[in-house]
Amino acid sequence: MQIARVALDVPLHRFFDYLVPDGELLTAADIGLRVRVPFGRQSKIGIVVELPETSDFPLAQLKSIDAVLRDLPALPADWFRLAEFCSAYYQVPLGEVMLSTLPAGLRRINPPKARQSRRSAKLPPPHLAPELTAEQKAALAAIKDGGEGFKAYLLHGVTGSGKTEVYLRLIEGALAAGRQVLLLVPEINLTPQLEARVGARFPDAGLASLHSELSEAARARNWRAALEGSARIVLGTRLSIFTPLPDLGLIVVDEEHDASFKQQDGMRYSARDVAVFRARERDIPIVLGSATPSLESWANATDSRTPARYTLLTLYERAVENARLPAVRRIDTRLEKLQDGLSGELLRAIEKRLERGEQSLVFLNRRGYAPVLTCTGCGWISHCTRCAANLVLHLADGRLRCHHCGFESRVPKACPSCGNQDIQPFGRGTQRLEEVLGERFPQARILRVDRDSAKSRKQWELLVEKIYAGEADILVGTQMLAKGHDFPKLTLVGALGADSALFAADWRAPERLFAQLMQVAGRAGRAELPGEVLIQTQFPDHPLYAALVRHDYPSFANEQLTEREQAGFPPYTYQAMLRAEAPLMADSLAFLATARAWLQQSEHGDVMLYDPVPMKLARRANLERAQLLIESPSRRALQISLSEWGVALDAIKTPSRLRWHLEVDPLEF
DNA sequence: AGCACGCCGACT
DNA sequence: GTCGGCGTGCTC
Repeated sequence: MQIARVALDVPLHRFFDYLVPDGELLTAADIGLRVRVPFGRQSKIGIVVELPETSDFPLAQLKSIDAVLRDLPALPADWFRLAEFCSAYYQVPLGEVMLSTLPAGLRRINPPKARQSRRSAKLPPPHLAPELTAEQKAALAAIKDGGEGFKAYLLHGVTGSGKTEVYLRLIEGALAAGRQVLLLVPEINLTPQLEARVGARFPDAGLASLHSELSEAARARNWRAALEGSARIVLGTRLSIFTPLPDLGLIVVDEEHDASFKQQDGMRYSARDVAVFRARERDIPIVLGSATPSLESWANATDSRTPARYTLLTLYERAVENARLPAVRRIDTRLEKLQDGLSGELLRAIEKRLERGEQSLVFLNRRGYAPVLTCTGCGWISHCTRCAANLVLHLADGRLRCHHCGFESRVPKACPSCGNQDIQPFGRGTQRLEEVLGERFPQARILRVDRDSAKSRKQWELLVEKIYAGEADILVGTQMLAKGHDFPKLTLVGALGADSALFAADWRAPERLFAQLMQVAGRAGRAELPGEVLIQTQFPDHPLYAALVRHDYPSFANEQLTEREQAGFPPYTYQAMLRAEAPLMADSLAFLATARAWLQQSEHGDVMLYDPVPMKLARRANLERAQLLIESPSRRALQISLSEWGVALDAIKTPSRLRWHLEVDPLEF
């Protein structure tokens, strides 16, 4: 009887052996096929990972495979190595990695039947390749000279400098060489635009997109097209890094600094980092593009203190004719009394745009009407009963809402604590800003764009269309508006409330702020009209703003890197975070203490263990959360420790309501 | 993770 | 007298 070793989606660091049924004979070429197997009292989909001669498990107790599924080609060997790498690096059982990266429709017993594939009927108009700038030519030449083997490039290009055109030329080259291309983008909001552009340029490449908005069936279909080779280009969000691509010849990661490449639950991987591993493993080039690269990538490309892993390519000119970078100015808010949070200068600038029939954008990264409601009598503040957070006032629908657990209630008419009728919103969110601007500019058409006004994709698209058609004069928006879309009539951006990130406890906050402001500044004046960006700040001399005014990412980045090195932060050290949550903080902390003690006595050199501490948001949805940071100057030393720790943690006895996870290379603290 | 089995508390 | 709480153990 033949034995098949099967990976299953269970949180166990082992495989399960099964008998191959009569009439089936599996060969080495069948490793990577899916199978349906009995497992306990359930039936599961697994993947054949090995055909061993014998089993460690009593032969008589082996169950038999129910069905060998041959509807898909076997998953290729390099896909296995990718899964193995992630399993080892992120401390996730291999079976879980393999099954969880499969489209849901292919790992479930009863996938919903695919409705007939609705081919997009409209063929996009052919897209002509524009002339290249000297910088674009130079970047392309450098990548071509680098050859077809592994090499990582960091393409640093300001907004509008034509990074996408560079990607398209590279894709063209790879397709001509008979290879497949994987193009990763951060969020689905941007995929339709890029999809249209790539599809128009390469109408015969069978472009397959992969993102969470697709139906299960569509996702499975596109994934299969990639595996079978009929899709030559795959365009997708982070999960698509795991698409099997037998002829893969090029990977492009657009907006590589973007935090949405990091998965925040389950296996907490960074699609950008996995992409670099995959390129190295496949021995192919990879291009990481951004106007504001992550400091990790910037260090890899430019830092003389660490080995040069990436080749830096720069695009500093705007490719669009006549377009100039917007003038960025700081408004010192200490010098005047603000009117509802708005400076006179910003108000005058908006006024001017209204007169000229141009659009303004006021950027405030805080949705809702006000971040908290307070009682003037007794000092009561609207507090979430389930979280260590305030309830945000949403006046638009008359509710108090917790942004962390989703709890909501009606806005009280009087103070729930003392009955006082005078309860007041404190602080400002986008809704209030919208109201204030409406009073100030009654003739203006104001459009608010945040997660509340653009809940669904349809609402979002409607808003974008309105803006594009010039049906709005003033936009009020959160970071949703910072990305992607170009609005030709938008010539003014005002940024409010940016300062809070300058001195935040999270030392990555300045990096994120710089990227965000740079991105939102890029919205101003992309066409013939010159743009202006006004940043309201109490710290106009802060080096971050000074660099922003000069559009000088390199000096900002270099300064940050120097600070990080002095403080011993990444990328000059490597980190992992163990987090626990339980109804009682004491249980969370006790678990972390046990975990810490285990690692400490195991005598791993070169690994630094911090103390378990409550998280910044210490309670969320009635669970009390704590974390334990571990750190090492050596990636290798950290990995060795983690691999032993990962197994040991499973053996720690925990209260039943306690949950924990380990995150490698955490981004948030 | 599921899903069973198994032993103690308040209810039709 | 049962329904159901979650502790514990197992899955080839």
